[in-house]
Amino acid sequence: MAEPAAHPLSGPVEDYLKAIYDLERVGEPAATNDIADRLAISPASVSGMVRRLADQGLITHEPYRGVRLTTDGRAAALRTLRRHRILECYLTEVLGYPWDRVHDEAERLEHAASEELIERMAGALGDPVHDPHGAPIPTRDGRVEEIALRPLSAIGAGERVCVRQVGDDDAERLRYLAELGIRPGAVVRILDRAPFDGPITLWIDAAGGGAARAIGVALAAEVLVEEVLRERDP
Amino acid sequence: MAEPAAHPLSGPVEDYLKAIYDLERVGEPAATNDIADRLAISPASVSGMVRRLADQGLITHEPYRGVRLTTDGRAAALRTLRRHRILECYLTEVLGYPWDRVHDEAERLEHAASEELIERMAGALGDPVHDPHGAPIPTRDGRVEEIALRPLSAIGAGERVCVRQVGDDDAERLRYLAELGIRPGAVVRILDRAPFDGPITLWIDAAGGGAARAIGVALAAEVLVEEVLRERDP
DNA sequence: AAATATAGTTAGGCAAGCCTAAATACTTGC
DNA sequence: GCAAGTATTTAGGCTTGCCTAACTATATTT
Repeated sequence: MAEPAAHPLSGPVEDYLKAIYDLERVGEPAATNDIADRLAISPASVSGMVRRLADQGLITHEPYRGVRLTTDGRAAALRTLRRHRILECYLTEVLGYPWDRVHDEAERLEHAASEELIERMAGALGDPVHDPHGAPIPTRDGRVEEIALRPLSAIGAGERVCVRQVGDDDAERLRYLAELGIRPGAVVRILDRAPFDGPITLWIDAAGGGAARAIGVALAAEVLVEEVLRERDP
Repeated sequence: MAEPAAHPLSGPVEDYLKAIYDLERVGEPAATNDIADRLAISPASVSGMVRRLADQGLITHEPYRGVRLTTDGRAAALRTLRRHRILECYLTEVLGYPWDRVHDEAERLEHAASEELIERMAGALGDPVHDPHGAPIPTRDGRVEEIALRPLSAIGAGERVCVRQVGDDDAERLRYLAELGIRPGAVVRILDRAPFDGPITLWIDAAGGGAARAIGVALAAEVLVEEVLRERDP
């Protein structure tokens, strides 16, 4: 188990495994409809593919219950994820891609790049551990950092947090976050939370002092943060 | 015509166009069987694909006569070739790939890499004009250097030539050529040609003086050279 | 000019991945 | 406990690209 697969997996198969990996991370088995939404294909198509993945031993499927990765499936998903994230690092750090355009490029290259290419890129970068959006990069042997991060949308007023990761699947959102100064490493204080899921007002530390900005809950849910020891409040 | 194709071409289609481009360069239209050999698929499959490429206006097909690229088809082939060769340059020069392993990697990446990626790589390299095997890189606007090179197998004894390009599609052959010191830029003198397509004995100039080696005609046919003005014979 | 060899094409099939429409299984509200 | 709604699966179809086997066209030989 967990070997580099004699018969390499197709692009679509790798995409399914990545999607299932991600959906399953919340604990529950991945639902057919959720997989379909994420991959933008019909639920019927997912049913078909699920059967084949189960036949190949990459997932287990309890009809009407959902889908879980097997050890093999998880290993394959993590290999793809490593490729994707190393590529994102390389594209931004070496080739100067803006962070809102690396995702799509990496999405295509990850299915074509050999292990050798990925490891050469990783080497050139000094084996990075996070991609440009803060997501942890699985190691060669399939380990991933699993720190419990909280979405910014779950933080109460008054708290001070450090941004660790942002959702990378929407280029426009990334551009807006960059404009706000919300990127991994940024320190943010929640100044106010309007009731009924209203806007969240933040103080965003920046080089030249910082700024107060308000964002919606949906956006805040895509920003994962970590509590930070408050040294001194200004 | 010659635009970046609204509907991007599939990997297999790009491979067909590249193969046809290459076969057609000798003047004659590309034959079904030759395309099949080059892509390692059955002639029947080629017949099928040829129909579709013709329907799409990428080639013209005279049954039993062969196939020619249209302007659109040629432009698409040159775009793919540019990708392939820029990738080969980048892999060797920036990521340290040995020259016998770049071909296969580039072969897969060329179908996934965006125009943006290729141009960023080309920029990082200072817009190279030849790939690591000496093949000319088509420009962005689809022009290719067309210098008439002669195969080393066609050079007579006594002549002194400069290696310009070597066939890149066989890794083992490339390793052997590297071992011999036969690479683009190398200067070679034909010392002797045995009759009946026998071995060709060469003097290969090298840093520390050079060496005499004998190679077969089949190998020499894969080495393209240019006459070089003889300054002084040693 | 006929016979043979070679090249090319057609016929019929298959797997991967997708689709829509229709049927079925769970879930939930009343 | 049943009806309505939602989630899932099945049925049937399509395209891309490949295959083998069988047929046809062209070229070569005698």
